[in-house]
Amino acid sequence: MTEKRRRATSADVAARAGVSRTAVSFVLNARTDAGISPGTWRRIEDAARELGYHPHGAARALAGGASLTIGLVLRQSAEQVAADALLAETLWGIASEARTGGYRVLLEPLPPDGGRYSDLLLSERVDGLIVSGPRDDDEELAALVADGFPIILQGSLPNVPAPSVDIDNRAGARAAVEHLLGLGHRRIGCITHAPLPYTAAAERLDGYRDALAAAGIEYDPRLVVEGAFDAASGHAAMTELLGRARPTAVFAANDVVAIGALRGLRDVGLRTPADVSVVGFDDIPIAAHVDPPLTTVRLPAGALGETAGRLLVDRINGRPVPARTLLPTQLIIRDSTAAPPRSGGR
Amino acid sequence: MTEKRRRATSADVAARAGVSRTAVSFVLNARTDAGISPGTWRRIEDAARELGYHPHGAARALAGGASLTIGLVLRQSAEQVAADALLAETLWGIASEARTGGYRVLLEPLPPDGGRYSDLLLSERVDGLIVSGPRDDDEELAALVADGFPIILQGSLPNVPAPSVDIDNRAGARAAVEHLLGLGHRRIGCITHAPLPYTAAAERLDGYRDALAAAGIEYDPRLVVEGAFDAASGHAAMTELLGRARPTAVFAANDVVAIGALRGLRDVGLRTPADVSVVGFDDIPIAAHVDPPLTTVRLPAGALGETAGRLLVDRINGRPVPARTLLPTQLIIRDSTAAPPRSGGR
DNA sequence: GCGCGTTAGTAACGCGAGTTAGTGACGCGC
DNA sequence: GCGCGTCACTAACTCGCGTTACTAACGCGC
Repeated sequence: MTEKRRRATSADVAARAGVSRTAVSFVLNARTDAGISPGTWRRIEDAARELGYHPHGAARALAGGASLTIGLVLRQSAEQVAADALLAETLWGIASEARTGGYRVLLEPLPPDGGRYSDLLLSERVDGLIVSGPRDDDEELAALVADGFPIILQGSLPNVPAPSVDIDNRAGARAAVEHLLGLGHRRIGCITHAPLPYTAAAERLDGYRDALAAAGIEYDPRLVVEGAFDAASGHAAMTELLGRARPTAVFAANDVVAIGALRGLRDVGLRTPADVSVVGFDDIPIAAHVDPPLTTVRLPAGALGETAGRLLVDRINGRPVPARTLLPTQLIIRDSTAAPPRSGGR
Repeated sequence: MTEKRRRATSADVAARAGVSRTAVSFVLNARTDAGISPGTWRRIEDAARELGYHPHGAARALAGGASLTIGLVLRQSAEQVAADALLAETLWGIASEARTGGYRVLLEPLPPDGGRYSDLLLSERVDGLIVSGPRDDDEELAALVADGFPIILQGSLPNVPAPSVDIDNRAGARAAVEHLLGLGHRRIGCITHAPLPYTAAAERLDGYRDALAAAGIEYDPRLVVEGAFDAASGHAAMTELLGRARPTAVFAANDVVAIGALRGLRDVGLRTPADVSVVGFDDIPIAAHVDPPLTTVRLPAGALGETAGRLLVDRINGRPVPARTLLPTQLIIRDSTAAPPRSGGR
């Protein structure tokens, strides 16, 4: 029989406290400069509490000109999302940081070939956007950035003049390969975790090349195979790689692909790390628990999200934001890497 | 030099088309019943396009009384989120289904001990809520449901009269254990994937007990150990289990925990499945690629999200919604299960 | 040529807040 | 006892759109 009573509005609060709506607005927005006496202040606060008053978000957004919401655009296919073991953590980081800044997060999944997202921004439903996994050919994005909308890119996109956050893929990959070199490996394969138009994949490959170059080893394209996000592709890539050449170690550009690669090695009876060492990238939660525990490069997923969130909030509020923020990675050495087998020596 | 021009409003569109704002509103909301002549209709559409008009979301929500947004409350700690390999997929399902219903998704991460979420709803920023991982002791949730807010529970909560969606944990677990029984196992351990206050954990344990009971095997509490979401807990639980008793097979209530358990077996030199069989639950993407490929129960994560999204949209729009929707699981047999070792026979 | 129904619109109000300009009361100086 | 400056508020406007009246023009029957 609880008749669904109307929500309390600021007018109700005003009536109950015996003041004007204006006074209520001042108090609830903590406008201490607006000369409200302590007594009245308290009366209003009490009235609001007693009525269980919650300001109406849309009304506030309309009058105040800010939605206090940020959008997160996931420029990825459903498959990519499913294969991304760290996405949830990053997302959590964004949301929690947004929250401490007073913002909420609106999700906008958008398959690469899918629709447009500008209406999210243009309809003022969000005050800014974090775009995850941007692609170079995204004209809409470029237009929005050119128009001066607050946008933070998560990933890299050299041609778009928007602040971006990313982890240092290149340095991480380089560290991984240097670890292998340090163990004495010379024939090191590389399995990318995605097609090269994905900048992260290209960057990790660059890191691999950097390390080889620094060690004076010539780059051999036969040792590089392209993966595609999931373990199956890693499996296939490793099989392909073994058919082409016989590396003593492999750098797989993410852990999921690395796990597929491990399987490819088992398939043909090769042991890890005794016969072939494997390094991954990402340090997903189970990387430490597969067989063998995976040496990998830790990607600070939570921090990545937090940073993106913080930067966007700063940008929205007109604070200066660095053009590019690179988060460091960390090499985690476990049991999937060892010195190359003796039999392989000269 | 692009002076940031003001957004076009419906008044601008009206002026350009030489009609009233009302007419614009009718056309853009496709109110065919409101007698707008085809010619005028087109003029308005053209004007809107030429001005790049996007209706202001907040104004719309305020005037129309609906935010066209749904909230997703993640009642989980950051650690749980990080360990949940399927969360992103579920989320994608929710978002895409919401989208086809015309809704967007607002994220509200809320650690179990954390703050309140009613202001999300009470501030009318969302028209409904999907609550993932609800806990029994959540009074606020109960109050909201009692007030008649559109809420869909993802998970189970017998005492709260809100429609819920979940996968059939009990039947899935039962199928997993029956598979082991069918292979000839009699001493079957169980590692839960979470403390039992989590209903999903309790349900999977119930399924385990169901299967044993149906086979006439007495329940032995020494064979049951509690895990806690991640692989490390599975590892510890398996070690504990091996210290207490010596099962020939183990049902681990999710894949991540199962992978930890596999490691626990390797630690003491036991082979899977030759010495001990292991079944998991969830069928996370890499389950097929670990060593050995994991026999598990597939959880339709995407469909779970889609269903939750669809039900909520239905509920918001006043369509009838079933009180409880259970999604079926599917046993996926791979290589981590086999008949018990001969030596273990009588 | 009057009444009536239809067509094609429009004027005006309301949603619930934030905000600017202004008002009355009071104290104080002289 | 008049001017002037706080102090403590409030009236009224604004944000952009949805929507409910209402109206003006037109056709048509008789």
